[in-house]
Amino acid sequence: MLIASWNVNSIRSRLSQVIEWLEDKRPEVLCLQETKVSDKDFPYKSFEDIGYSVKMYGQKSYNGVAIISKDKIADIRYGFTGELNQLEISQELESQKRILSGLINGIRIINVYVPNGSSLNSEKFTYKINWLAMLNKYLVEQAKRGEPTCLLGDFNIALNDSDIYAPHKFTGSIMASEIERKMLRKALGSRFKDSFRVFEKFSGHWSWWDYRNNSFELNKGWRIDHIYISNNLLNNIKSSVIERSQRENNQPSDHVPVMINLDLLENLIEFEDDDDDIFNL
DNA sequence: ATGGCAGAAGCATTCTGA
Repeated sequence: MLIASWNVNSIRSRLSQVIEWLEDKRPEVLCLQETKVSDKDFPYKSFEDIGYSVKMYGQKSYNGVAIISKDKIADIRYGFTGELNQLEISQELESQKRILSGLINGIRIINVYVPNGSSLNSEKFTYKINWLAMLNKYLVEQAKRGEPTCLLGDFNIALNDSDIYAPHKFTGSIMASEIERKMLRKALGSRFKDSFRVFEKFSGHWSWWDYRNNSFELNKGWRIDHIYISNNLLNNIKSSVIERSQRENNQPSDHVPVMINLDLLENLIEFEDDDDDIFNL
């Protein structure tokens, strides 16, 4: 089962590239971020025409996430309120469409677009921290169901220095600061593994290159698009890749797709266990 | 300290992102 994530920076601008990539790789699931379109204007027919169904949680111009799937998407949860009591979530946090989850082939897919935060002294940074605190609550609540889980998307955080082309240049700055890393690590708890780091220990692998300053040509990138798998899927993961060549497209997104291969034939029985196993790992 | 590049909205230029 191939599961992918791609910040497309406007699905309408990127539509032909995304469709072409889907037809080439045929993943079971593709999570999109920054669709930048209201639900009614989402180009859902282009996906249905090639055998995918679409669940979207969008807004006009900004943000927006969508799950594209070959198989049925069940138990869809829109925003933080899809998982948490409405009373604990501010209107402000829920107004930006950044989180969408669904159950596909028994796997809980949680698609996130973490706020960028602009700079550490800005109001947007406060928003980012509040958003990550709510993500923590969300994941604690979601874990109670014991579902095998894939948490993926644009995290706008390089969790380690090895995820930045020149970490010394960005010590303490946005997407690299300790406070952001701490918030994300707390939200992940001990329940998730960064799938890419299961296979690759070294630096030099990026998922995003700034449009400016010839960053891609100079390979000045960051790895901020992540696929985390719950520990109970560790035996099933076969690969985790970054589709770097998509940055060579004409008018590319600044992000490229990332993708894992889960072999669900192995240890299927584990999924039928009660939820104790997630606490034992 | 700022802009650099790109997209949306909407028609000149501003806002936003990372």
